[in-house]
Amino acid sequence: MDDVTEPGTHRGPSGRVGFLLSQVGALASERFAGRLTALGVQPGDVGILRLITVEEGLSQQALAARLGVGPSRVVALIDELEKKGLVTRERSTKDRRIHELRLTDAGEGVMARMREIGSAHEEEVVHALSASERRTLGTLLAKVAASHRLTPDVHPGYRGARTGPPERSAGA
Amino acid sequence: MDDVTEPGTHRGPSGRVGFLLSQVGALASERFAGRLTALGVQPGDVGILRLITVEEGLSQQALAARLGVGPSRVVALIDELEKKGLVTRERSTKDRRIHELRLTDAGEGVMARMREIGSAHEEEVVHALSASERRTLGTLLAKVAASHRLTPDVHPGYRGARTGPPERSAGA
DNA sequence: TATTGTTATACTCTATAACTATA
DNA sequence: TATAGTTATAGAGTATAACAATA
Repeated sequence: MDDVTEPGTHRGPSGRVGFLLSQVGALASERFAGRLTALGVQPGDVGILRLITVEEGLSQQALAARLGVGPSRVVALIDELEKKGLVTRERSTKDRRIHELRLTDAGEGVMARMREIGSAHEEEVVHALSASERRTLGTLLAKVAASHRLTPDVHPGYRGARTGPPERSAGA
Repeated sequence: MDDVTEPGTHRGPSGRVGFLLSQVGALASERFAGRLTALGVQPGDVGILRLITVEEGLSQQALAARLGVGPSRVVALIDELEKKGLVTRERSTKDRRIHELRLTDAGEGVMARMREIGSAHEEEVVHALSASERRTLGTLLAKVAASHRLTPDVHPGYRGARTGPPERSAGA
C-alpha cells in the first residue's frame, strides 16, 4: 500500500468505507511488517520467497518479470537473500547463462514460520470481532476483492500509482 | 500504509482476513491516489492541506511536528504547494521568524474537489456491495479501527515500520 | 546477433547538520 | 543563547544503460 491519506470524518458507518479500508489495511500491513522483522526479512521478500517456492529453479529474468522490476534490481534482492542464507543461485547445466533460484532449508524454515506469523497477525488484527463477525468481514472483503479482480494470493502493492512518498499524513 | 505483501491462499472467508484487509486496503489507497493526480496533488499532500485548514496560520515547525518529519522536509513540501498556488507563506507580525501557512482560494477549491473525489472513490471501491452490505462492512471496519485506537481522521501511514521499500510482491 | 546476469551511472527522496535572521 | 526557516551535504533506493559470458 502506498498508503494514502484520505480525509474523512466517518459520519456513521455508511459513508467513509473507502477511507476505513485504506486506514485499517495500512494498519494490517504495518503490523505484519513489524512481525516480519523478527524473521529478518522485509515485506517484499515474502513475495520473492513465495515465487521461488512455487516456481523452483526459476531464473532471475523470470523473477524480474514476475515482480515487474528490472533485472539489476533482482541482483541486489537475491544478493541479500543469499547472504542471509535463504536462497541459492545455481548455474543451470542446460543454459549456463542462467542462475536457477532455490530456497535453502533455512529459506523453507522462514516460509514455515511466516505462516505461523500470519495466524498470530490475523488474531491480532481482528481480535475485537467475534467469530461470526470475522466470517462476515471476510465474506464482504472477498466480494470487494473479487469485484476488482484481485487474485487470492497476490498483493497489488503500489505499482503504477507511485508518484510520491508513501505517506506523510498527520501523526497526532 | 506502506503496503505489505502477505502470503495467503484464502481458504474460505473465515481465515485470511488480515491479508484481505491489507490487499483491499492497498487497492483503495492506490485508486484514491490515482484520482488525486487529476487534482495535481499527491496522497501526502492531503494531510498537509487538511492540517493547514484545521489550524490556519500554523508555522512550519508546528507542521513538521504534526507530520513527524524534519523542518527541512517541510520546506520542500510547502515550496511545491506554494508553487502550485495552493498555500501561502506569510511572515508573522508578532514573531518575524515564523511563516504562517494558509490555504489560497485555489487550495480551498482543491479541498472541496477532494471531497467529491472521496465520494466517487467510495462508490468505485464498494460498488459490488449492496447498501446494507456497505453498512455492515463499515460497522465492522469501524470496530476494528476503534480497537486499535485509530482516530477517524488520521491515516496511520507507515511511520515506524518503514525499513524497506514499500512493495515488491508478484505482479501476475 | 540475442539473451542472462552483472556492474556503472545517474536520479530521486530523505535525513542530518551547518547557516541566517530574528528573538 | 535559543528558535524558525533555509540551504548544503550525504546516504539510501531505484531505474537505465553499458558490459562480459554464453547461446
